[in-house]
Amino acid sequence: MESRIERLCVERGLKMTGQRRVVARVLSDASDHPDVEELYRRAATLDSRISIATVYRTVRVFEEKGILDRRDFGGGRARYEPSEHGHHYHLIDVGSGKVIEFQDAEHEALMRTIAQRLGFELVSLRLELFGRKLDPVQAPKQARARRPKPSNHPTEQVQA
Amino acid sequence: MESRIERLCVERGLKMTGQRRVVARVLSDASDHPDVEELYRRAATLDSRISIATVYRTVRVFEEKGILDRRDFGGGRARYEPSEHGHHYHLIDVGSGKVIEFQDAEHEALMRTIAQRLGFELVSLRLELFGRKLDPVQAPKQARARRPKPSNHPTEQVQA
DNA sequence: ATAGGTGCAAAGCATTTGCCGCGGT
DNA sequence: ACCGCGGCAAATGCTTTGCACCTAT
Repeated sequence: MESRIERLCVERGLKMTGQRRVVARVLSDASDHPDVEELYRRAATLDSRISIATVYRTVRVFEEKGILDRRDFGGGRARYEPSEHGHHYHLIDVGSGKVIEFQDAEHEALMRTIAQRLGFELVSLRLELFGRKLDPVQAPKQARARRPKPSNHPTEQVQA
Repeated sequence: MESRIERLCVERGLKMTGQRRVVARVLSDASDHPDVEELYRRAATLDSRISIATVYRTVRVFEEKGILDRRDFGGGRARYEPSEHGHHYHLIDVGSGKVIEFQDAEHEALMRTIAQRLGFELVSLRLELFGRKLDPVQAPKQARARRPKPSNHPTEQVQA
């Protein structure tokens, strides 16, 4: 069946190849923020004759067409999520690397005001919180690498 | 003369070599957010027998000692500024790449509250605004590269 | 038919690191 | 003297690209 993102591709006049269909499906099904490696892994299980270069090219095209948003949570690799996913920000759990999404209606308006006060029209903004889970019982204290690369975990959806 | 940052190095027990002294001086004198290339360029004018690998090693050490803060403004290269520079955020002019600093006292408290509501202790946060200069006269419309790499410009200090 | 997509391997960039001689303390 | 530091070049990790072939439209 045609995935949600495949539909968007067609709308925007992209040539639909087998590989793009697979990546579109993987993205449509994802509820997290996978990096290219991860997309490639998931795509390969659906169709093993896809190369990682194609995944790189595909996310770039999708991003240029406004279908995907690229995120940089620090850790050196870009991560992706579908654009039409509502306005939200991210909180990264520094312990586990999990990403929690949250919303804050007032925030963007506030930032727009600040930008204006500085003489700028707000084009976009980046807001990420890094937090440690408040121990409900007892947070396991784990050794920390010097430059932790947040891993890829399912994303929780939360209203703040 | 001993630069401000050199003093910090000594306080924190770093072995002071000629190269470190040079990097410390460059950083003490900087009022912007240079990347490693730029630090290297500036350092080389003071002492040409320094290698870029040393600059990389030095900023890493300084960062670990809490002397420097690393910033990622998007564009693939890390940029640095002295830590004891007061709490502030950054607005990047998407037209020119210039970085404007601003403060907002309430903001961090607000984010702390949000994190807590989600069950997290706020460890750090990243906030960057990207804006286009509001035309006082007429903003020059320039062609945009696909993945613009913000260049390195003197930083303006502003109160928002 | 043909513009554009794909695979593969090589190239690119920013950054790190192994090795080994050198220089602070 | 000793341990850490610096230079150089090679290695790394993510991402892009040249080239030759293939395929949606």
